[in-house]
Amino acid sequence: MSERADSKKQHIIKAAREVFALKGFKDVTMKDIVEKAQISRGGLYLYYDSTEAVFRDVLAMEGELEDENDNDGLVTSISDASAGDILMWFLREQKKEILKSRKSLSVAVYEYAFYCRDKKINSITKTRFEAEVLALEKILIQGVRNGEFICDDPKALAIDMMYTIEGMKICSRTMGISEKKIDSELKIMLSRFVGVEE
Amino acid sequence: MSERADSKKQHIIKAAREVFALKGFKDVTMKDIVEKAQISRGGLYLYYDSTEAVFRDVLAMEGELEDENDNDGLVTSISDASAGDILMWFLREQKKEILKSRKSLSVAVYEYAFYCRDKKINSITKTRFEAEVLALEKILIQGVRNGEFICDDPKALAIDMMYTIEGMKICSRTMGISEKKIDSELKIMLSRFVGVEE
Amino acid sequence: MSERADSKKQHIIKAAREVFALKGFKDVTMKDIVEKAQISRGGLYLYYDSTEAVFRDVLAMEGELEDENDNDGLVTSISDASAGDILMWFLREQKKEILKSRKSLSVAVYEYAFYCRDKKINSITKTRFEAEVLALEKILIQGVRNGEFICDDPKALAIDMMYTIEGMKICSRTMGISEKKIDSELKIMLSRFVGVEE
Amino acid sequence: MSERADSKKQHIIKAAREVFALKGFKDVTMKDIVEKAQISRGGLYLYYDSTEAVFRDVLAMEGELEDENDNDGLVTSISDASAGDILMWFLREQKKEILKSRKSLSVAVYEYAFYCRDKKINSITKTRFEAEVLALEKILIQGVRNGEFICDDPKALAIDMMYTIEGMKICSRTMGISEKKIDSELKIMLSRFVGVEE
DNA sequence: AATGAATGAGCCTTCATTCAT
DNA sequence: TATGAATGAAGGCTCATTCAT
Repeated sequence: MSERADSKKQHIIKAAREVFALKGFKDVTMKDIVEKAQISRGGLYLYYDSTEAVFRDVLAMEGELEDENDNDGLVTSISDASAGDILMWFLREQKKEILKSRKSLSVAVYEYAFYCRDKKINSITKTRFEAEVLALEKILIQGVRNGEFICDDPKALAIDMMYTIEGMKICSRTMGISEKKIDSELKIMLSRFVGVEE
Repeated sequence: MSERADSKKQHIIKAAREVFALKGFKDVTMKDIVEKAQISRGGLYLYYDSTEAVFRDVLAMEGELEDENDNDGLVTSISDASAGDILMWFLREQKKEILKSRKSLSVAVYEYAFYCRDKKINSITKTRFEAEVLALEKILIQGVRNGEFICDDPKALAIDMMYTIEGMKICSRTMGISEKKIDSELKIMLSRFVGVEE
Repeated sequence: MSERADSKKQHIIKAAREVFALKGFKDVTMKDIVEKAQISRGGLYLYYDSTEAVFRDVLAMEGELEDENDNDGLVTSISDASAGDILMWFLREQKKEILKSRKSLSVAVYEYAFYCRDKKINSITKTRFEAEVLALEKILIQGVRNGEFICDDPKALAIDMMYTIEGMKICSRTMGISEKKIDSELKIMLSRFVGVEE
Repeated sequence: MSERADSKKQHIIKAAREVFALKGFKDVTMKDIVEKAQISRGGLYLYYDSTEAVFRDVLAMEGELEDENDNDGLVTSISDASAGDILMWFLREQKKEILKSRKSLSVAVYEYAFYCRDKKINSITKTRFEAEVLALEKILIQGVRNGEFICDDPKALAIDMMYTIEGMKICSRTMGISEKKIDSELKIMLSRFVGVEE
């Protein structure tokens, strides 16, 4: 693909991202994207032939952005920080993710995940979830090694925690959760493996 | 409303339920429902003027069905059973809920919840979640009283567990979870407050 | 037709009249009439099979009501009154007709007249117009006989005046005319044949 | 608007005009216009989103056509003609207007005027009426100046005449008037201010 | 006679998609 | 490449009309 085409795609994706953040996945039409990107109908079809195709690229770009401040990289690079510190950073990130609603793709991502199940397409959701479990697991292992955390089975605990976090995310989207409630829930989560000491 | 009309509505709801289970909430059209119910376009409009109105009734009927084997009723009625037994029953129910996917409305319910957030409609999701938190809390309190469970703050724990369960539900819908994984996760959850004794 | 059926028709016509006064002729549906009359859909069809059929009866009833304070009757009965007085009464009636807009069938009548032209049906409008021309002509003749009015051709003058009045009616419906303007126009009309003497 | 779009609109308006002339205003559907213009349903919506919008443009085009043989322009340009001549021309135009029925928009215009009253939209009817009153008034003033006509209040007389003409128009649409009757009525009208001399 | 549920035709409107320029 | 006019399928909704009860 030429560089020119690539930059055009970037432009489209950027515009489409806003639309998906606003309307979720299912309600977005090619017309919406065309209008937000201020390009012609035919022009969009030169690059994408469905909203789904656009959304896949939106997600891919989103992934790249995240990779820049990559979890795993961070974890290893600042390995001199205590596991507790790193965990707190991880949870703060998750909290941000739970809270952000507008300008976030989260609803679109859920809708897209449902859509993928229907179509038997392998969605990106799973990959992400597993990456986060892995990152968390590493943090836990290091913490156990340091004697900061008490935990028999870090992998199982990581999964357990990520389910809880996923639960908060979806509850935040569907029924709303106050920041305060998130904080106290996160504290409870910590007590699962950190000696009570706050 | 006449009995006749009521039975007609039942017929529509039954048909619509299948459609919603298959297609979720957003993709369902009045035409879909009309075709599944084998009635005329105008006929449907006699009873409902939008897919949303139909879905609300589908959910209401779903609720009635559940009330028949009501959580709360059960909990109080067999108060001679140990809290542990009741909890196991509660978790078995949740596991069923997590696993069922086809013939289940769960995806439609999520999509509807997103839809409600957009429209600022108060959704049924929150009510349900809170009811389940309450039921679980009661079980925990009884268990603590009996000396079966160890737990300082039963309400917070109930919320914590329900978030985890919600997380499993959504993950089940979006990426799939094997029954085995659910079992081990539930075991982990139990260890949060039951002395290790498996 | 049984007396019972007749009274049912009366009920329908009365209700329909309100609907036609509100919505004109073309926009009225069988449903509108059914709802205003609070009868069943099928019930209406026992008596009328179209809005047009209903409207014809509405007009007929309207005609009967007017016959009770019949122009012609009045003119002959109070033949001892001066022609000028009778004319003033006639014009006052016309003025009322020009002004009344809501609760009047006038727009419906116009729409119906257009409809009849399309369908080559002979409308009631012509009959009425001619009746009024005739009444006016009689008044004029009497006035000439009395020496009150000056006029060579009373018939032509009556037609002339009725056109002018029709013009005011339609202008009132389509663009609105103030009462004051009607008054001054009527004065002008009078000057066509009455010596200036006001 | 591009020239292309403009010519497409012209095409639509031309087709729509025929439909409105045939069916009046209220009965015309987007489908009617689409079929007459031989374009697609969606194609029409590119240019107009309601029959009313189309009709407004039909009227506008009609106005432009008339402007080409503009009343006012004519009156001033051939100021060397006698007022009587100009008046005769004016009345001949009015007579044409009264008589033309098929291929004329008059019924549609009336229906549209009723529609506008309902919707509180300011209709074009009033503007036209007032323009014609003004034109007529100028003719009368000139005639009085020339000593051709006798008339104290040209404005009032112009209004008076236009009401009469409006009456003939509407009667022509609703009950039909022969050309002969129009001629004799116009003669009567003339006698209102021209010395008897026929 | 009377009811009102049910039907289906018909219009409205929006969009994905195509195609001539 | 890029445009945007044009198409037509699809779904929404309303109403005249019928018919079993």
